Amino acid sequence: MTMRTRFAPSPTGVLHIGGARTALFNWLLARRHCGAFVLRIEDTDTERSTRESIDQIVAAMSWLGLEADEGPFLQTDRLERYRAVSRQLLDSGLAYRCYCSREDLTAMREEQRSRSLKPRYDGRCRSRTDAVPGVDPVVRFKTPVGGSVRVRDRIRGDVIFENSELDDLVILRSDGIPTYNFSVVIDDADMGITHVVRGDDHLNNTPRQLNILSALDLPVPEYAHVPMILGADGSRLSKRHGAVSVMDYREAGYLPEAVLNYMVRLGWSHGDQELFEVEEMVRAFSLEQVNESAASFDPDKFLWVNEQWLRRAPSDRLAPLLATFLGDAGMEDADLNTGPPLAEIVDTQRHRAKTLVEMAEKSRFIYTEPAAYAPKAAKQHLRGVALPVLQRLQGRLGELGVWNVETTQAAVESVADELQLKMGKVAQPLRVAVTGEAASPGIGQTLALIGRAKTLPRLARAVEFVKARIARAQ
RNA sequence: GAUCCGGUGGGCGAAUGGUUAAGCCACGAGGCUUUCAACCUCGUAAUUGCGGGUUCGAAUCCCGUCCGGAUCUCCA
Repeated sequence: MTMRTRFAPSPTGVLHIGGARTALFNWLLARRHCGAFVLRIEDTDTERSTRESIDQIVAAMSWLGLEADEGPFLQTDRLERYRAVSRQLLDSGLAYRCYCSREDLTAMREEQRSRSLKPRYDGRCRSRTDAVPGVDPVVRFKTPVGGSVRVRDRIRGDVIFENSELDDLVILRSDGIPTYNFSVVIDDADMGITHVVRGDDHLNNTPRQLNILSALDLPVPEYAHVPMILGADGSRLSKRHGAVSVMDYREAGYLPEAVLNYMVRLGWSHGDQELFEVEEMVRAFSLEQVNESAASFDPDKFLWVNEQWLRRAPSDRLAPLLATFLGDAGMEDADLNTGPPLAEIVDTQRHRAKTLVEMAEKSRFIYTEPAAYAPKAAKQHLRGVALPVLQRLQGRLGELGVWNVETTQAAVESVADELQLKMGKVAQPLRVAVTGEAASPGIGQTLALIGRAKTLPRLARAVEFVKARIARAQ
């Protein structure tokens, strides 16, 4: 039988890291076993589900490259099917109508809680035969009274639940919309899902689903409940731990392969390998190696992984991406067109940035003259002693025939030589003069990227700056 | 409160019951160097939550206990 996996998010928000990892695991399994990966939208919570969320989830998955082989299927398109199964259960006496009001149920739970009991429906409508006029009933599933249910989990092993711990859950609400535990079972069966891989917050739901499955005489899929992802403080990952939305990471300058790589290593490992290409993940992934314990999300390591993939990505792929981030940083198209080839910027900056946002930030100087010198850098390097150095550089660079990394580098070195100064005394004033900062790529690379046309005026301006400073000091 | 799941350095995590408990991130020191990075070397950091037991030998098996998380909705 071919493997069929699925990702079944509820469209009540954006795709976050935890959900994306679940999707990834399912996708990986399907790819590895030449099966199918199904996307199903669990939108039975009509209050909170939105079309916008569906679009965002699909877009995020597409950005990550986790394309579904089938779907997206919407549960709200299948309401008739759930109602039919519900009727079937009702007819065969495996479910019943419950007329209890929400107030009654709340009161019952509070009463149970006050006695330190687990709040559960007591089954008071189980044997009711008469309808209550004016009340739209819900349909409850008759959970077996005795015995136990064994969940065979590929990650957790066997987990036994006593039926006495379970109650008669609602499968169809009074408005005819199914509840999660019901629709999920029917859908997985109808869609031929063979492997259910989901967050372990669903482990407790599984015995209920197994009972429904067995009442319907439906085949049982394999289950694998993966550990959750926690924030640094050990609590469930949420917004206050920083970005959790997959698309936020795109905006923050992360590469999709880095997101995938970081996610796959959260709760899963393969020897001591840290970096995985997608194809490697597909080959190496297996449920047996998935951890049982929850993992904390570590932004620092995520950054490192992104840096690694930034370094490995081909320049011509990064170039257009860098262009959009430069645009976000305020560069005009005209700037980009008249500047150096983007692939060159990528190649000199890729070891200096952990994200594309950082790469763009660190490349501003190529396009725009520093509005003001960084105070500390100017104080240290644009001093009186730098005047003859800058003037000599002005002359030497001005007469340069060919302007590239090597020639500008050689020019700077020759000036240092002639003045019998260390490179630091020459390159640093120059660097501050043309970038406004004390840190930038190698001086030759810096000058080559800025270009002759922009370097010389900036240098002239720095000379004036130093002169003015000397004048002030006298 | 009940049930279920988990617990190995700060984080991710490795380790058929068998040397001195891998590796990566972060952190610290040094090297390289025109700056920032990158890179190289070294280092700090764990009586494997705790307590018992089984065993020649326990991170690993058993019992207890503590802590954390999940679930207990006409949410998913």
